[in-house]
Amino acid sequence: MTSAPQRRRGDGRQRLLRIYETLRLRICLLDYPPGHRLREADLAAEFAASRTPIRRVLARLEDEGLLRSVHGVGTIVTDIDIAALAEVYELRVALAELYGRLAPVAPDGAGLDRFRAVLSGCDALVERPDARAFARLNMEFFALIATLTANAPLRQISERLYYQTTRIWLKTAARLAAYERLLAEEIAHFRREVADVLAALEAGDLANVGAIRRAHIAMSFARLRAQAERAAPGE
Amino acid sequence: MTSAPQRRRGDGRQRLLRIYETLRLRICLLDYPPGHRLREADLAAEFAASRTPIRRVLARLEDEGLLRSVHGVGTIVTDIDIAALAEVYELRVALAELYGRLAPVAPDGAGLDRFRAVLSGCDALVERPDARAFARLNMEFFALIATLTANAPLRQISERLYYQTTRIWLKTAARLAAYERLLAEEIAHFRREVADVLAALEAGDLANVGAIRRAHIAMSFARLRAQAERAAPGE
DNA sequence: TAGGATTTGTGCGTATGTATT
DNA sequence: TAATACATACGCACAAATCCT
Repeated sequence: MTSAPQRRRGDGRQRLLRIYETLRLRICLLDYPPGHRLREADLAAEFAASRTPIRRVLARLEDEGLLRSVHGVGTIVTDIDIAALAEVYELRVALAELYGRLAPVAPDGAGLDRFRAVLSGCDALVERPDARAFARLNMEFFALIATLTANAPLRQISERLYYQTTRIWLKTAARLAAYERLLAEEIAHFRREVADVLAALEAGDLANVGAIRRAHIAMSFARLRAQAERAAPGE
Repeated sequence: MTSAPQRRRGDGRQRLLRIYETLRLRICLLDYPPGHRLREADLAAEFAASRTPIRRVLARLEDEGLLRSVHGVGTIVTDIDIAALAEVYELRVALAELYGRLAPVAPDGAGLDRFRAVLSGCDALVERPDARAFARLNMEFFALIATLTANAPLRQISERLYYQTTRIWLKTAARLAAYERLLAEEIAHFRREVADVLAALEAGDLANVGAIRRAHIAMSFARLRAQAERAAPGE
């Protein structure tokens, strides 16, 4: 060992991860809405790289179902519809319950504080509703939930399914007249979920977290389906 | 529309899938054992392609945990150990039960015949045990099981987890003195599983298939752990 | 219908990192 | 310790496919 490995900006592998997470966030916040066409050259320019590492990231996003590359056309953000997502939601509901059963990990003091911080964030959102901020806080909450199991494959798969579904609320709500009211309602529901989970964690009842989450995910999808009905009644 | 799209050999996308499945099979049959180093150039030559599409396939296998690319070294088949796979098995056990509950699909006559063909294959294996043939038949059975649910994400994820675990039996059994006996026993267990599943299907009791599979996967892992103990007692 | 513009897929040379002698 | 061998990561040029005029 002669000297420190001279870590330049981005370990190469970590740079890819950063780009991956950036693009995923943009897709899930609808900065890139369904149908949006990405161009490899543009992304390469933006991230100061060549097309090769960009293509590596796009390939992963394609394998995960968020993008679809078409030869000669472009790389297109996948569309999402309630019917296809119903399957994903069913699976998410079932997996949610496993968090309390498979290698549960009780959060320490700092962990609990992070849950409390999300709850505070909810309160702020109730005061001043904002769809993007809501979506971000939801992701943060999900990341915290993931810390509650030591089962790595469960975390990985739950994450994948979560990111496949999380765009749908923003998409369906956006085209409804009652958008403002729906957003406020959804934030209230979310706050309730966070509060319920936090209460279970403070009581040390990890098994209950799974049941709580299961119920909330199922109800969330039911509301979504009702909204989709109103948005496109005859479909 | 002027003329038929003139489908050449391999639609491009399908060629990638073929290479992917070929390499995955080799990894799972231990033709490429854990630690084996693949070289992009070799694979490119074998499949009459350049390194680029090969890299696309290797990237996917890396994302799925079967390979690990190390800059300057090579692309290495991941090692597998009981401890890490315990998590995957726990999840597989839980997912198995979902097959009877999430969008179950009753097989038609031809579907049942394919299950019966697997059972016949088991009988042949009992007569003349062969580890590779057993592994292949096991994969075939898994593919049939996957047809029993219409929930695409469930199929996809189950498949992924299956291929992450299926190598382990061949690997642990191979270094045991009682290899021949263990193989015969494992084939007998497998035959029992296929017979049980077939009986449930013939009775039209799809919900039971999940329970049967769940029990067999759990027992299979228990046997595996016992074998691993014998193979490396002090670990 | 044909042709040009544009975009992804492919092929390959070079840079960078690792292991070994 | 330095140098050599060799493999992946990267970047670029070209081929193939699609869309639009």
